[in-house]
Amino acid sequence: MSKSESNEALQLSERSLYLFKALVEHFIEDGQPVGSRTLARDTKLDLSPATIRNIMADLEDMGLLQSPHTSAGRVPTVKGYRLFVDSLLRANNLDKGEVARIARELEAEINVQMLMEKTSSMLSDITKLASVVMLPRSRQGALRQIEFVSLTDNRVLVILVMNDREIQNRIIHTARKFSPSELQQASNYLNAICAGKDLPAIKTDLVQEMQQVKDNVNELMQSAIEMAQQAFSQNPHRDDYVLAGQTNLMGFAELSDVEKLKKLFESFNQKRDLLHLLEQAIGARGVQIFIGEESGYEVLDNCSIVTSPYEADGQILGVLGVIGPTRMHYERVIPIVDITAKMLGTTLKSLN
Amino acid sequence: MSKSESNEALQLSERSLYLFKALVEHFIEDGQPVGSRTLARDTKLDLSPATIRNIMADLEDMGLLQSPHTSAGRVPTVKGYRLFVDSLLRANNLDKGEVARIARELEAEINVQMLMEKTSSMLSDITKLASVVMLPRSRQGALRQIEFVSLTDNRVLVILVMNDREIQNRIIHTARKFSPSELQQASNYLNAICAGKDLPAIKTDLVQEMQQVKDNVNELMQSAIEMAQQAFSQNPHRDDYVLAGQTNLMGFAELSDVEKLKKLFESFNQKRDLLHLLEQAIGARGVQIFIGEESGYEVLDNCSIVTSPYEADGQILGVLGVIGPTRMHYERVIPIVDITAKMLGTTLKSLN
DNA sequence: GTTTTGCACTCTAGGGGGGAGAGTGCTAAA
DNA sequence: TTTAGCACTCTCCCCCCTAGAGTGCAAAAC
Repeated sequence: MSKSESNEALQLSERSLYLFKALVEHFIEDGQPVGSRTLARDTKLDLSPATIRNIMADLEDMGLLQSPHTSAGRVPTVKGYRLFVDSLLRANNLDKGEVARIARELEAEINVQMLMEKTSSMLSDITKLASVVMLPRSRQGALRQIEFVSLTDNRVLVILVMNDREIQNRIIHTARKFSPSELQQASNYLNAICAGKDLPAIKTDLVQEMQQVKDNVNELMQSAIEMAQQAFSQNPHRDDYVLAGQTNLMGFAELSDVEKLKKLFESFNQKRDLLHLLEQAIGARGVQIFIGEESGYEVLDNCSIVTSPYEADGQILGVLGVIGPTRMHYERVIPIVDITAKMLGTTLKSLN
Repeated sequence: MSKSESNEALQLSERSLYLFKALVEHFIEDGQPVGSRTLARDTKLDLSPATIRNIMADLEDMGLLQSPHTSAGRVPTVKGYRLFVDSLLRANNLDKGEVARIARELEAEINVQMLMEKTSSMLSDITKLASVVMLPRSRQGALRQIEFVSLTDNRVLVILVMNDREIQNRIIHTARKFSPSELQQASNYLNAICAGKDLPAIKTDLVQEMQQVKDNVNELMQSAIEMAQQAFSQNPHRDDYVLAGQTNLMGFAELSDVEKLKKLFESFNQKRDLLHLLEQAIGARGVQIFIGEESGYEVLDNCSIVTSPYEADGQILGVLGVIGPTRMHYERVIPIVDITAKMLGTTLKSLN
């Protein structure tokens, strides 16, 4: 794929590429098909419209451009955008002040959920597009503390304190009712075994512990271990995401059909399609871009998605991204998505 | 206000009212201005279009109807809708099966946040409109248990278990670092004082306790009380709401202007306007309806909002409502909002 | 060989005209 | 008081037409 693309780029003369790039940039800027006259006027090459027409015809033959109709200018195809994004784009540097501002705002958040929401809303504010941030797969970090609280009906609330700002609450059902002091003992006992270890380690340790405890016949300890196992087996695994800035998509001419926009928003709410897409992006090394129909979802026609996975300690935790019309300012959006993913990673790391 | 309206209703003949009602219902059904012919055909009164025209002219003089232009039919004004809603409406009974289904779904939710989200999404699903549910003012219910977990940097995580399904996490800063066993003692001590009481009671009790403790010079106990006071003083008081079904609003002809729709959605996200409106509704005894410009917010022109406060144990906790075009099926929406508010109240009560 | 000029051609956007249809208000008759 | 009759008004929609933008191609110019 990338080989054939670079071939394509090589086959084209410097001049053709320059022109192609100018055309795409022009189109991204104002959304109108670009004609030969405009291009002749706006480029530094001193060429007549006719010459440019010839070149554009070649580019069209290669599938990089197309014209909506005979007497309109030309517009990049998906393939054209792909070439533009992969080979011609020079990413803007971000304003350092802004980067610092983002970092500061992110660090001010006090829990994972709010951090994700903040990230998403900042991403959409800055890009003026819609943004999506996948919630991090639970870090499986070290357990700091475990607490039990007795509820009604033989139910017990288990509080897992994972790190400085993340607390998980789970409810389990027990065979009999336990008194507060029993629960206290149970949690003391478990904290002694578990504190500071990560969940996988705890799970294996608990199995071993179970063996040992079986011999000395302490019913409470057995129950405690069973309760812990029950709690740990409830893997929340919420495949979920936070959206923001959907309204930014309203008002792009190419998305002005209310019916289509409605379908797009509905698919956001339904989450299925977008999750599939994000799943694909989670494997990518860095920024990944789905242009138009490349995404494979009809509702996302005329849309591009720029994604980047975010990670902490070398472990990929999730993906975030920006959704906008195919005609978006990639040179701006790509570095923003990139840097935001990185900052989210480091902030997340500092949370633990 | 309501007096002048009932005057208005009295001034009108039975027949005029019947006709007016038929017109509004017809308009609500298909959104087109209603003409005299249509009305003559569809009502049981055996009147000629000309007669109906005379009556409609009267109704227009009274400000209940208006015509978009000379040769269109007529459309209810805000005042007309008001009369219709206040005096002419016979609320539909809801399907019992559906009511039961709603109740079942609500009761399945395990915490307040998810309950609110579920309520909102069900409300919008059933009405096919947008819905909003204000988060409940914190119930100030009985405290079941308090726990401390030490974090880094002299910070302590306070876990307040309020009831069966609601857990609040707060972070406080302490003067010095406390060991886990100290925190354990502190929580034991506080649980003995506080468990089972509601927050206001606890606050006064703590002040008293403080006095007593001062004499016997137990530093840890003093710290414990201070920590508790610090935690309780953090009133979350999040004036916030959950939205759902915004996409249902796209596709109503009267809201088809993308620009206006965008402004509407943005005001939803911004929350300010809608919160003001909900604040007004919180005082109302039961269902309250804002029709069109009555709301006082320009973005809500052509929209009506049907709200109802919800309560548990006689205490009003919040408001929920439905937002749609002025031309909505009030006779269906009103009872739905009403019953949903009641069910949310009882479900919330059962949570405690 | 490449670039440009000249020209015929195509397609869209937008304005104007005009008729059909819906609905009205008024007047006079029932 | 109700109805019939009628002239009138307004919108909607279809059609036509033109202006303008842009094209492709062939022949001339560089």
